Amino acid sequence: MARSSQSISIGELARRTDCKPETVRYYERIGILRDASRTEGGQRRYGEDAVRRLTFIRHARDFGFSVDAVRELLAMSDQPDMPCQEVDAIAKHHLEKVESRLQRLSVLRDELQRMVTQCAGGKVGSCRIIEVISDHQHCISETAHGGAHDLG
Amino acid sequence: MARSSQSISIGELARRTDCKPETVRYYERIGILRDASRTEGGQRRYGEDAVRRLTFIRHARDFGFSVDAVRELLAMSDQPDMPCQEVDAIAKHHLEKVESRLQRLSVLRDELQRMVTQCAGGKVGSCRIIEVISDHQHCISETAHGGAHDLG
DNA sequence: ACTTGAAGCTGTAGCTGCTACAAGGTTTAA
DNA sequence: TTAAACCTTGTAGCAGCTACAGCTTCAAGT
Repeated sequence: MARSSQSISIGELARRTDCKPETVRYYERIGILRDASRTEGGQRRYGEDAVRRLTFIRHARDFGFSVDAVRELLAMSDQPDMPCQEVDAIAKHHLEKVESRLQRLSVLRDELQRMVTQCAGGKVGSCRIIEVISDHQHCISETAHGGAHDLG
Repeated sequence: MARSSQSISIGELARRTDCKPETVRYYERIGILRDASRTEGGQRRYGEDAVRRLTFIRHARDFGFSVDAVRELLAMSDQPDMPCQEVDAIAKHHLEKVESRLQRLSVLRDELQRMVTQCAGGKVGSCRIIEVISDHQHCISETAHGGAHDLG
């Protein structure tokens, strides 16, 4: 060990982990990346451990884990001797969420598909899409008062 | 017509359309609901047309259309003589988004499922879930630099 | 040593689509 | 008349970044 560690700039770290410097600083700010050491001029310098940690974070985010879940996963992965029940619980919980979202989305897709196929291509006044939106009975919602579907 | 219109308070409008007064004011502020008439004391009063318009908005949001898409749909539904190609285009575009999201989500579910089944329930240090997150190759992403999956 | 240009710094504001206050004013029913 | 229930505006907050502005530092070339 001790092979000139702490030599990676924030930009290079970002490049290696496929994110942006702003994101790295953001992760530091919210406390899931530890404060980096600094050059005399005040710039951040990282070592390989930071690359590993940030890689883990990005992967977990790719899997759709929330930042809070990531925080917990990180805390646990820092304690290799603990039993991994909690890790398991977080993953299972997340899986359930993904599954329920998947279900709702597929219902949605079917409705949209029907909507689109029924549109005969006439005028707006007789457009099936507009009609369906006007008339449809609320039946997709997540929970009783669940929000919308954040599908951009 | 003209049966004492403009007699509905914001709270009642919200109740009838399954949303909250704050949301109604928000929609007014961003310009997808027209400014309401006011009582002498300055409170908003609505008519049945507002109920219809807001119902349309809520339904469209339920279908996952973005507020911008809703804005366009509303503008079009206000012009019944126009051809409905654009309506169709918006709906199709949305459908495509839903479909691609659905695909990515199902890939994600499979990975999570594998992850969870492989966890033998030992210690964190040998937990498959942690390992998979650490090692997995980035392959789920939406677009080249797409964001995360907003799955809570 | 000096210059240049890229990259870094902090701090703040913006994105989406609401939601939740605070601090007051209005309406309505008893 | 009075109290509860409603309404008003304005502002700040949520997630998870992203994008500035206005400045400083670093690394490489000459």
